[in-house]
Amino acid sequence: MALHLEARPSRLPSAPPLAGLSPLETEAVELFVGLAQVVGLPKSIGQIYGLLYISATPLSLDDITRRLDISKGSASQGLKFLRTTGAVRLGDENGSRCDRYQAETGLRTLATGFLKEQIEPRLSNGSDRLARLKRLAEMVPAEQREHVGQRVKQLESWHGRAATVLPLLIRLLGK
Amino acid sequence: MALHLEARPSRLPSAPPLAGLSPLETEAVELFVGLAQVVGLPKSIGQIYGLLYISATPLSLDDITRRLDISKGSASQGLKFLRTTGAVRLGDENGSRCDRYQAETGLRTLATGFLKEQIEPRLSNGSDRLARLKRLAEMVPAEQREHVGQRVKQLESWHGRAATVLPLLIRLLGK
DNA sequence: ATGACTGTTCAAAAAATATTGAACAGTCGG
DNA sequence: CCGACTGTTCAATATTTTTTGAACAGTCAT
Repeated sequence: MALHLEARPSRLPSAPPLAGLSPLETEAVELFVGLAQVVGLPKSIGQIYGLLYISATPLSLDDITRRLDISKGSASQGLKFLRTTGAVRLGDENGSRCDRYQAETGLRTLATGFLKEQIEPRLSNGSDRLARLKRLAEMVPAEQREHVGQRVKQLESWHGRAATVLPLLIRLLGK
Repeated sequence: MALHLEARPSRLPSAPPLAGLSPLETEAVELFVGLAQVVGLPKSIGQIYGLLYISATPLSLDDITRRLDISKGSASQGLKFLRTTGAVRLGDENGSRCDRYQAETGLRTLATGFLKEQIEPRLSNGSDRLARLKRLAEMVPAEQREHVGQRVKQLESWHGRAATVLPLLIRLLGK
């Protein structure tokens, strides 16, 4: 993710061309590019989702590459991610021969998919580390025994807190 | 942030040297490097915080560069970030002539600092975009009027939801 | 004032990540 | 079966982000 260790005048991404889009669409796409950056996803994914979100009709991969002016590869990968994450699905009224996508707009759906795919795996990885840390903490010189024990206990409490708060958070995001 | 669009065998960061550290410290550092990655911060920041977190005594910038084997520049910038974010503070028992740091360990403190510094600015940026989007939505061809209006309304509801949930979340992280 | 030490800054280098584009596999209609 | 079309994959490339290291500023003891 972009981290602003830098000076104050935090540079804006300096709006790219975004050729085939109406002003409304451009604005929507930029909005979602910003959101994507907040949660650490690539720009192209924000663009794709933003375009689908504002579009009144389902769009094909080809529509997307043309309007957004990105490569077929990017669009394909981006859609794949959005699909497996549940943020996008095949259009309802799908008549034509090629796949058309539309945005899934339930906040809970989006959040759940994102947490499941992006956060959960890393956290469970963290669990392993925590377990190993705990073992190591037991064989520490007496001098540090107390301090280290305290820290490990705290980490465990964090872990527990996270485990209860995350589901609750999803509930809060409501239907 | 690292995004795994890629194949299944999601490569692990392949543990670096981490010379001057005890096994316990190494484990703690790696744990926090992982956490840092989850929230999209550079590795060096995770390393620094992890080392301070597990250390029984406050450490100087020089201690940090030597033990972690990172450059003075990285350490200085990382500490700066951790300071302004409230994750680290000057040691209590500060006798010597150089600054020594220790980790701030309140979960709420950490979360608040992070949200304030990293998330809030981006979200307020998003507010501007949303306002502009709303204006554009009013001048849309009749055909799309309904759809676009619905989407804009939904975005506003998301925004409201976020505004209520974030503070609540901080409360949940407790004391 | 000088030299040793601590810490910051920032341009350049390195590393990590995202995007492209071309090769490929699959499908459909004729 | 062929050729046109849709979509995926992945190595090469481009871009972004992080890290380094050297120059610099400040402090302090002598």
